[in-house]
Amino acid sequence: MGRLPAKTASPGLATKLDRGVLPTLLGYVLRRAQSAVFANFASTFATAGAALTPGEFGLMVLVERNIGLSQMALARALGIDRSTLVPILDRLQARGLLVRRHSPTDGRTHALALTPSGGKALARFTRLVGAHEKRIASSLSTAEIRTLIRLLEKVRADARSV
Amino acid sequence: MGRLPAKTASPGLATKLDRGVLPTLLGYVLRRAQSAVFANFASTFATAGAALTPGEFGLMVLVERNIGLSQMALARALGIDRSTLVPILDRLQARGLLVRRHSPTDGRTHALALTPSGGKALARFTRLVGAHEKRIASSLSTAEIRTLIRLLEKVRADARSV
DNA sequence: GATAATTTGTTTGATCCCCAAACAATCTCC
DNA sequence: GGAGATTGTTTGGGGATCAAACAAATTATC
Repeated sequence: MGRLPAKTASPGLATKLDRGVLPTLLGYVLRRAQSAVFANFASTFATAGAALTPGEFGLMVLVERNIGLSQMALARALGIDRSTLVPILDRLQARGLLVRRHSPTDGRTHALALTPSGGKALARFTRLVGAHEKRIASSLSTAEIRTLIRLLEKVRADARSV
Repeated sequence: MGRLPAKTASPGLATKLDRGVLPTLLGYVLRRAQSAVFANFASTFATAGAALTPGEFGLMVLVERNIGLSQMALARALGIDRSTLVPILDRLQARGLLVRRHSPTDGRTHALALTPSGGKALARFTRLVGAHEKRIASSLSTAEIRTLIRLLEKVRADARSV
């Protein structure tokens, strides 16, 4: 792919382009970092021959740690609509990683759980995520990572409180 | 909305739910912060009666600061495929904010530019983004914001370099 | 200078995420 | 027991994303 300046004739962009205020905007920087991290996650899993999105990983962890979770509770924990969750669970269930059991106490709800195969897969996924985490913070000290996480939590709280 | 414990009968989640390792994962915290910031952006603009996404704002800034930009150059700057850009530009153009001019020097490319109305709108949008930025970092000092942006840039670089 | 290769913008097709509204089944509350 | 709320699902409507194919136009090659 043409990575060289390529002598862009007119709308002069051989020269670096001007991003104006964008690099000083937290929202902009956050979005770009998130996008790069997402791409890294995808490539980490693709390289390992596994297919999983960050959202699916979070979902599986939540289901494993909270056996019998209902779809409503899970949707709330994930911050998405319950109707959005349905096709995601369908896919995970079709892959044999997760099951919707009948709740013995409430006929409306499903009791979610990982299958044995799902549990084993999650263990593997967790190792991959560990490697991914190391990569995306390879130039940060552990103190910096702690600081970053702390500041991000504050931003999240600030953003939500309006 | 039912914020009270609500006596969740069985799949016991009146108690806080267990997020396992998730809160220690940078990717997870980043994703949640980004999502909250995005929601705040949307509500800021909705409240002001304006309709714009963070991506559209970034795009408009780039076009204003780099007059005559081609779609390819813009797509590359945004990190998206050129085919993804087409419907986004269509919408902005339909709103009268932006035009695709014929490049005088290269018949293949379009020279993008904001319309006068688009320029005025961007000025207003920029003020809204400023207010939004203040809100999402209201509990952070300016030094903390600088630190956060610096660390996020490092993460982005780390994530990309693999 | 003529032909081949590349670049650009667009269309089409495929996933995916998201929400809102409506619906049947089920539960809770009075 | 009946009214009202909750749960999971379906349907409908936006978008975002990429990949592949194409025509038009520009470069590169000979």
